[in-house]
Amino acid sequence: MSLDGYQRSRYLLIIEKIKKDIESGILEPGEKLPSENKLAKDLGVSRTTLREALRILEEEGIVIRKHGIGTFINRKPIFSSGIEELISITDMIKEEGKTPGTRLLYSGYVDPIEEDKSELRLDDQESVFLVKRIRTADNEPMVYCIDKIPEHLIPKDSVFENESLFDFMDDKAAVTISYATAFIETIGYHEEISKVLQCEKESPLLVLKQTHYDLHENPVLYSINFFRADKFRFSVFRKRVKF
Amino acid sequence: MSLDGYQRSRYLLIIEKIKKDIESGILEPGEKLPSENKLAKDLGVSRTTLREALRILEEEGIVIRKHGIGTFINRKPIFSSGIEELISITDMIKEEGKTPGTRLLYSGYVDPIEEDKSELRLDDQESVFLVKRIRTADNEPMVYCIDKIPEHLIPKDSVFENESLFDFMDDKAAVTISYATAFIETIGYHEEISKVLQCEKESPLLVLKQTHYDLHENPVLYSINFFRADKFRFSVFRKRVKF
DNA sequence: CCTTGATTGTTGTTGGACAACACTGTAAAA
DNA sequence: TTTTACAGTGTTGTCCAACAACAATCAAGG
Repeated sequence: MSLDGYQRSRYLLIIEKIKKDIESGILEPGEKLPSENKLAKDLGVSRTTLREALRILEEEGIVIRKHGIGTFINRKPIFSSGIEELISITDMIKEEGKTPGTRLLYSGYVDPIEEDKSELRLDDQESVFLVKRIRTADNEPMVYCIDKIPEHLIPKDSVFENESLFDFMDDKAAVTISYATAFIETIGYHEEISKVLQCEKESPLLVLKQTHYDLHENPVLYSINFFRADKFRFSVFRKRVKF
Repeated sequence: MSLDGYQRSRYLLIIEKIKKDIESGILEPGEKLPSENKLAKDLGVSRTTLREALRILEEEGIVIRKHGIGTFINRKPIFSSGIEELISITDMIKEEGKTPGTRLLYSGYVDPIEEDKSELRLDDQESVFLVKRIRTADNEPMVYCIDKIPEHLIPKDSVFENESLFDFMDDKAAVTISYATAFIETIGYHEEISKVLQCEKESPLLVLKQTHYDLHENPVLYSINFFRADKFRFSVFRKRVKF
C-alpha cells in the first residue's frame, strides 16, 4: 500500500483505506480481520498507528474488537452516510445517486437576530451574509436552506453563485469547515416553506439547525435546513457507553 | 487516581474520568490539557493508552488535538447527551431533571410483520414479544414506545413490569445491549398516538426506529419511538471527514 | 463424562525512542 | 531599522519490542 504524501496523518489514511475496502467488497461484513501484527505489516504502518485507526473505526461502529479474540467487520448495514458525518447537502443528494441542483432565493447582507448573534458570537453591529436557497434532486425540491455567515469573513464584493457553500467559504472566505453541532427537530406545515417545497399539507418537515466551526473552533456558519420528511430521513449509529 | 478493578479497559476509564472532570468543571471548555507525557503520568497510565482515550474523545468532539501545539477541551456547548450515545428513554428523561414514569398499554406475544422479521433476523414462525408503553416525564406523556423482542430470548413465563427494558433484557434474557442503528423520521398527526400523547393536531412527532444489538452483534430488540416534537429534539455532533 | 490445566493466538498496556510540526526568540542579512 | 533565517523548545505523531490479560482449543487426568 502506498502511503506516500504526508498530507494527512497516517492513521487517517488507514481509516480511509479500510472503509474503502469495505465499500468495494474486499472486506466483507462479519469477516475477521487479520491480527493487528499482521495487518500492521501488510499496511506498512506500526501496530500503534493501526490501533489508533481501529479504535476510531470501532467508535464509529465499523468494526468490533474483542479482547483475546480478534477484530471483525460489523455486520450491521453500513449506512451510506450517518448524520454524524458532516457532508454538504450537495453530497447527500449525490450519494443518493441523484443530480443536485440549486435555486437561489436570496443572497445579501442582513441584520442578525438574537439567535444568530449567540450562535456565531457576533460583535455588536456586525451583520450577516444571508443565503436562502431551494436544493433540488433531479429537479425536484428537497430542502429549503437558510445559511448565515458573519460579515467579516466575506469580502464585500463577492457574489454567491450556485456553488456549494462549503466550497464558497473555502475559496472566498479562506475558511475550512471542520465540524458542526446540530439539533434535529421537526415542524408541521409552514406557510412559505411547505409551499415552495411542494409538500402536502399533512406532510411535516425535518429541521436541522447547525452551527459550523472552522479548524480554530470559531463559528463560521449558522444554517437552518428544512427537509421534506417524505424524501429524507437521518441515520445514526448509537453506541452504549455506560452499562 | 485509582484505577483498581480491571473490569473495563483502562482507556475507557480514562475517557470516563476526563468526561467527568469536564462536567464537574475541573476542566474548562477551551482549556489546554497538560502534555500527553505529563497527563499520562498524572493519570497513571502509559502514553499509548492515554492517546487511545484522547483519540476517541477527539472523535466525539470533546477535545481537539493539534499536532505540535497541544490538546484542548472543545469550546462547543457540550450536549448533555447527543443522539450518538445510546441511552434508555428513562435515562434521557432523568438527564432533563424530570421524573420518568411508564404506562403499560400492552405486553405479550404477537406475530411479527415483515419489518420485524428482517430487522430481527427471525426464523419462520418465531413470534415476538411486544411491549407498548407511554413514557412520561413528571407524569406528562412524552414518548409512545413500541418494542419487539424475539420470542426465543425471553423465558415463556416472564412478565414485564414497569422496569427499564434495558434492565429487563439484562435480567430476564441475559442479554446486554451494546449498540443500535437508528433512523430518525417524522410524521404528522397520528390518530391513536397523537391522542394518547395529548398532542395538538398540528404538532408532528419525531420518530426513532431502532434496531438494537447485543455484544455478539445479534439483533435483540427492534423499537419504534414516537417523541412529542414540542418536548424533544435530538442533538448530534457532526464531524467532517473528507475535505 | 466432565474438569483441569497447558498451549496458542488474540487484543490490551507499557516504556522509551525518534519524527514531524508549531511557536518563540535571537542573530544575521537586507 | 526591518526583514529573514535559524536554532531551540515543547507539542503531538509514529515506531518498536516486549509483556499482560483474555478467549478458545485440546489433551490429560479425575
